[in-house]
Amino acid sequence: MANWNGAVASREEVRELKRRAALRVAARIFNEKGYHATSLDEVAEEIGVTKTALYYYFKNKEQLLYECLKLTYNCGQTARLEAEGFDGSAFDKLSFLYKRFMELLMEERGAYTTMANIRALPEEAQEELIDRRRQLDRYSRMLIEKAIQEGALRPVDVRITSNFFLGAVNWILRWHTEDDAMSPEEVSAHFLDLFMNGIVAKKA
Amino acid sequence: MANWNGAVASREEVRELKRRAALRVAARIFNEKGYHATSLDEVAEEIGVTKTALYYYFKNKEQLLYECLKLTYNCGQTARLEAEGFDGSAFDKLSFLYKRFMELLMEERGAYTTMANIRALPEEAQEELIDRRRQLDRYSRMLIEKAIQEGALRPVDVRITSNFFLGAVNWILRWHTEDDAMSPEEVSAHFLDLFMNGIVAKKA
DNA sequence: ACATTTTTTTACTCATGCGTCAATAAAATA
DNA sequence: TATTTTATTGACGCATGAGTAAAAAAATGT
Repeated sequence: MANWNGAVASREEVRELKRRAALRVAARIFNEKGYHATSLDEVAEEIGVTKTALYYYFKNKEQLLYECLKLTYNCGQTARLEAEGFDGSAFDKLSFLYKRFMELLMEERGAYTTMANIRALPEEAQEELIDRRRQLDRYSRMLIEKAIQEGALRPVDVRITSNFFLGAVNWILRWHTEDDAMSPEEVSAHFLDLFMNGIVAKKA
Repeated sequence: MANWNGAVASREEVRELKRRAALRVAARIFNEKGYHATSLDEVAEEIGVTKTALYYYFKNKEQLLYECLKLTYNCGQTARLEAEGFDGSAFDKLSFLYKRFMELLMEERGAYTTMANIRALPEEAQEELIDRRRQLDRYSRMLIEKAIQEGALRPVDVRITSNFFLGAVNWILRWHTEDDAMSPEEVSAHFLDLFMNGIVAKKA
């Protein structure tokens, strides 16, 4: 197809689109069956090509997993960076951070951050991802502490609280499907409400 | 060793002890590296025997995983059965159910209930486990609804709420280690408090 | 149309790891 | 001590699936 620029995707653009499509398919199957149980032949067939074609786009299976995981980790990083540039109290930032993180996770639908997935990567990549997770965790805990000092939150155990909520959040991808009755925005709003206010009825 | 009964473990007892020990080791490694990435040679070596010895105790690798998963699923079932026989309001039962479930999970330390793990099993076993999970979920949702009617809980979305908490609970095994500073009882009490009361400071 | 570059395929190699079988070691029993 | 039962091992067959090399096909440019 001719391309007097802008009208039709260029070669590079097509390549990039195909890559991204492959990533999405791979992430979905990895999540369904697990990385190790998924053969590249399966991923390729689902896409409609041969296994070898994948090697034209990805160095190897590890790299494919790595990029699927990055889809997920980038959600946390993006949310964190946006929250850092968000104007408001620690409580406001915390609310924003979590809400944004959840929304991005449901939109991106990358690979689960399981031990199995992470341990499947070479040392170097493992450390990079673990470090990124740690940054998110640190930031989240810092905000909780600050919000407690502000008096917005009651004095909860920070470690437990952070683990509590991150667990609930990570689990979302297990039950929330792309065509779920509830939109990412609705789910994240609900979750934030539950996290902040709990479920017991307010007295009087 | 002689055994004038009661003093020393009988043959059957020794066999059962060895089986259980093997299960624990297998569950730990499965959780660390993922079922598919774990070879039976590894599990056997960790125990201090040869792969073939495992086949004396377990039919095959699938069976080993199945029993590791049962360790986890039994926690839910046990908690549910105990809660059903618990005297009190729906709110009390719900509190008990979750608290007991968490404690049992941390004590048993079975295999994670991941898609990858479940899908690795033969259809029949898959359905059994999924059905069990459904029963727990149904019971938990029913209690929430009842507690709302009782006026103990505010009118939250039951599906979201159930998923919220079960996610947080399932995640526990990821960060809570056997030698954690916090005991299973402490963790589950904290979690229940967070779930019920949220984290925002009560006004005045 | 022809040449060139990009993309995909076919046909392989090779390592890993499950499961088996026959042989051995250890333990219980006589 | 001899015999039988229980427990474990070593050596192998075999399937699966990652990764490669060379050829074919498709797209692009001249």
